Amino acid sequence: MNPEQLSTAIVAALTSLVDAGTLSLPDGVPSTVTVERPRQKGHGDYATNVAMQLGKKAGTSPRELATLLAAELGRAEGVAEVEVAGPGFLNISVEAGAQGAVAAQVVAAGAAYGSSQTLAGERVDVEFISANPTGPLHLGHTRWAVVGDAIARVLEAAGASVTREFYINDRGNQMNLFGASVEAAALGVPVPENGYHGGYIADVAAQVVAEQPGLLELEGAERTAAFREAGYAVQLRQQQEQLDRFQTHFDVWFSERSLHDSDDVASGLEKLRAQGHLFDDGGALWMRTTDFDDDKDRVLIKSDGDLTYFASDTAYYVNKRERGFDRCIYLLGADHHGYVNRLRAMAACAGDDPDRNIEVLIGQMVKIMKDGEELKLSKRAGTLVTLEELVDLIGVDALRYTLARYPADSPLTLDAAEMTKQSSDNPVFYVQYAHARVSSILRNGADLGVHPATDDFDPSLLGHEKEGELLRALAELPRVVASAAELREPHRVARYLEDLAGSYHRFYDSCRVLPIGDEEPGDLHRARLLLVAATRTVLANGLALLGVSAPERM
RNA sequence: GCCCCCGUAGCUCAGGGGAUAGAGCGCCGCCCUCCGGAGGCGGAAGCGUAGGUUCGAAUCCUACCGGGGGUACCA
Repeated sequence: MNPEQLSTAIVAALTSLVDAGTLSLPDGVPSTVTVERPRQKGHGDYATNVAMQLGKKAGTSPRELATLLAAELGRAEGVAEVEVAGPGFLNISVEAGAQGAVAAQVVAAGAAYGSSQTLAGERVDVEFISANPTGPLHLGHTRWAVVGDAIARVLEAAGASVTREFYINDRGNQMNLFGASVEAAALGVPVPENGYHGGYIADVAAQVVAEQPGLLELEGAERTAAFREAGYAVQLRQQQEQLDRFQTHFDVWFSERSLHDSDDVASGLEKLRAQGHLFDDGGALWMRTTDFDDDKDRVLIKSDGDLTYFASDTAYYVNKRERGFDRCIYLLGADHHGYVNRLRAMAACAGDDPDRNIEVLIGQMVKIMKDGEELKLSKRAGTLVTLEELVDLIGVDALRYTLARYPADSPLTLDAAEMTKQSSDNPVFYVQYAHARVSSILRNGADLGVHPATDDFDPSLLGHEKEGELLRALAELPRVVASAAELREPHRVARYLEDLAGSYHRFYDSCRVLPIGDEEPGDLHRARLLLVAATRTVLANGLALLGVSAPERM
């Protein structure tokens, strides 16, 4: 019996009370009720606060309603005991047989266990990282890579159709400065005053020259432009390779230039104009974002005729909507939070619903400490500490997992030594270790000829307290994934896995799974092995949602 | 000035209105004839302040105090 089934049983109990005339609910019986796992031992396997929520409406005291409901619910199949506690909680104990069935359900569902259809039919675009192609990806981008990708994964698990998108800011003055900087490095002359000074520029220049020595023969603006384009290609390729290595894969790499090369900008602005939110002032074209809660109106075309970055943003948004996305999610760094209102207002100006069609998530800054000092600058690249260096230092799994286990909107200070520690102090190893341990038992079982129970499985064999705890933990995954998707908070999956790993280790400590010595394998061994197999499925599925590997051996 | 985010244990952080606020580090202890001890069990220690809403507030609202970020016809 899982929480959903319990909720259904409670609703049924309420309905029969109403039908019998014992209870009156003017607003009707709710279709679902809250079922939670009490954190306190002795409060049953599950608890519900429904009596306190409905007490007032029913015109009775919460405790009175709880007592009525407890008697009714106690008759439901799979429910062992219902107690009224405190101000009107119902503490529910579930029969071992009803609970043990979860193990078989999990194994039967396999890789699909935990996924749902709660967001089925939604077409979602998740845009994240979106760095300028003028330098290596750094620590901030690393966090967005992990969180953005994990958000995409949980959304998919909830049934949404998801596109991961990287917007390449390949237009504008910074590209010219980048080109001039690469050119200068290639020629061995000082880089321009406000150009890019990082040491990586020399590497890019060297690679450009190696690939296209002919560029050095060019002159003037032609040469600068050639270096800009060649440097852009090198830098973008490098970002793509680093992200690939980091297990972060995009469906769409969207070039800002392409908006301008096509007529997307013109048609996007035309769409806004048709909605009546554009106006001219002082020779510039403006969007009246103040119609929708922005602090001030925004310029789209400057008085000198140049387009602003915001004009590209607008065209890009319209383009996404025209590609059929109902929901455009943006993951931005905290230094861009000033954009939130104007992006939402822009969506509203385009005639959309800013609460539905656009969603801007803000991620806070992250710091990494090493030996008591902040890891800030890269020694090699002469810029901020890069993704590449972080992967080299910490490893893909530990880096991804650690960044994924915190909500994106909390500022973070991490310690490199703790992230790489190979012991239970380190959550990523704690969870991966549980998976390895589980895999090991399944291997040993197979060697002994003991296999997880299947058809002949008697779920009531799993009646030990620690087995119940583990079963209830396994039953939580679908709810955890659904809420992680709904709230765009994949860290909930990581926290859940840590909890699950703990339940597993405690089960392992008190319940012997495999036969000892020449003991004959029995139904209990097979039942416990099924529970172990179910645990492996859940650990593996959860880690996959975070893009972290589930090793069979460590 | 205005706007946004954040103040939870000595430190780094969890906690979607629920019962006795959790975890790791650090500190003090306990448990290996047995499937991976890379494990388990216990102890000390905390919600910035003041109000409000609620049967019930770390959580929602207001004010204040403290920290960070943002407020371009830049990209």
